[in-house]
Amino acid sequence: MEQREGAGEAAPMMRQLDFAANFTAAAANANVKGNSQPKWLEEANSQHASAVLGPQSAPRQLARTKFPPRKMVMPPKSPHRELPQMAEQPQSPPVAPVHAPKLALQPLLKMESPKSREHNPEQNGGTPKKQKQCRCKNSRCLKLYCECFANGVYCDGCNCVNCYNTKEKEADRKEAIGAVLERKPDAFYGAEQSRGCNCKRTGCLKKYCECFQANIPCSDKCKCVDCKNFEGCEERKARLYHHSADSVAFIQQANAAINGAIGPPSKKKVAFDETSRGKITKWLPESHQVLVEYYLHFLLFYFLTPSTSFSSLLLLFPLSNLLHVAFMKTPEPCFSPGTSYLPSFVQPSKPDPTNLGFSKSLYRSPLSGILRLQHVNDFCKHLVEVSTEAAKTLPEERKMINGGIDVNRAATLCGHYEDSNDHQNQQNAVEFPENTGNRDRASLRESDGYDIQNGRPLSPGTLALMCDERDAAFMADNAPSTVAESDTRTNSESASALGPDQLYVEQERLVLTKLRCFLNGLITCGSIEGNEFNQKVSQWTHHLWLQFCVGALQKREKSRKSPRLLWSKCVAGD
DNA sequence: GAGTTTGAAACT
DNA sequence: CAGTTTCAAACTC
Repeated sequence: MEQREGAGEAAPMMRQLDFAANFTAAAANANVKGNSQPKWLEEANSQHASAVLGPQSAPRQLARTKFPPRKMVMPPKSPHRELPQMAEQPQSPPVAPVHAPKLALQPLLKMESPKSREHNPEQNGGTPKKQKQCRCKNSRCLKLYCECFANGVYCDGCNCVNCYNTKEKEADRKEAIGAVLERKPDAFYGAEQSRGCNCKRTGCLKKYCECFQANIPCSDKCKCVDCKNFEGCEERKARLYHHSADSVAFIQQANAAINGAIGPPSKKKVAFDETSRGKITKWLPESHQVLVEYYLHFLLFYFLTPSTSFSSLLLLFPLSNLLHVAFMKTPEPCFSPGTSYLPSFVQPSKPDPTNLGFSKSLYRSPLSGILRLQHVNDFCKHLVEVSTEAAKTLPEERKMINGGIDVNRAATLCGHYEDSNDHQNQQNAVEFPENTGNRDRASLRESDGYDIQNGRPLSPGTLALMCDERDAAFMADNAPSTVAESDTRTNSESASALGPDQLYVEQERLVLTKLRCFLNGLITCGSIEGNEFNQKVSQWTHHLWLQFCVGALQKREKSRKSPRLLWSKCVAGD
């Protein structure tokens, strides 16, 4: 509408209240929780305090808004809503010299808001993505009803009417902001953590629910009725999965693939994003793509959904299956897909649960002659190791920073990351299969549920037990030394005291780094050979990684809490 | 795309 | 603070 800024490409991305400029200072100052308010908020308040409360041409509704003397009540929170990691990452340097953590963490210092990214169609891994457009009619986009306003961005290309949430109407905006802050000092940040929802009819499993929409379980602060938005609720998992995949069509497609509804692989490309990837994907059989997409998203779901326990079991199965589907001769996954290994909500509802939609005779990965079962297995368990170690190390690090001084132990844990050759090892695993997993193979295999003798996985039950054990140990390790709480919500809260966001970010980053190394190895592998077949392999691998990153970015955008710069770094570093 | 439902925000 | 109204998004058809 009238909101378009002409002043350069950065202009539309600029957040109201000079967020971008001031957040640097805010981040720099935000050393501890309960830090003072961000500068942009101070500015807003001071603007508000000095605002001329004139008769203005404001329509009736705005005129009704009261502007009493500003109270200097500062919300005792860090600005999670804006950039969850901004306030925390800088002051918590990784204790463990993990692989390239600083590379990945540094971009977090750049000022970029979730919304500003959405404004920029060139980001998101090249997939254009529009900012969500409001359609306000009566609020002039100066109430929290307006999503743009509530998120601290100018309306840009919205379908709103009589919009005042623009740079041109800055004075009005700031007045409105002041009014909002007066009523709700935390209105512009940390909202989803400070308030609870009040849902009555939706079971907190629809986007009406703020908690659900923010991808966080309901808490004690909520006053909801019949809440199903809690850890461990199957219904929630199902809803979250749908929510995060952000596409019913995608789910249906994936399910169709699983159910065998797609039929023989065709050379048709699948319409995920025709613009940027068509060239790469056109030769891929459709059903393969669907499956790969499916598993990538499935995997992402577990990567990105905050949960108290980062289950290595849940990570291992989909990842292993993904890699098998993507790279191995199928069907020979180490975990039989479609069976009870998959959570019920992604299992095929009807037909033969073991039929994944690709025919044994039809499906053959381009890499089927290159990769071997053992490589994928080793790689999967290695990722699980990385993730588990990160899960252990980060809380330790936090304890140290918080004054619990168990330095020796932390140093010991750090040692796990000192294998700076992992990257190379990983590539060797691809290029020189015989070298794979030389170190501690026996112990690793045992701990990760592989039968050393025949290279096959242990039974699911055994594996599950082992993984549960590991997770339980992890939780016990990191729980406050008081009581082992049984309530999932309470657990969730105690975990959040240790900074689960950061924990998952770090886990995620490590695992993704490994995954990328692996894929890069494949790309290199294909490139070196130079023939058409291997070039396709290389392309496919590259495509896979792109898809992975793009999917991650898209999901990130959906979850306001989640850090997104990591992903852009992943893509950029590709 | 229109109409309905929903729950937060705004208001009394 | 409770109750009501307004609002815009989510959802359904």
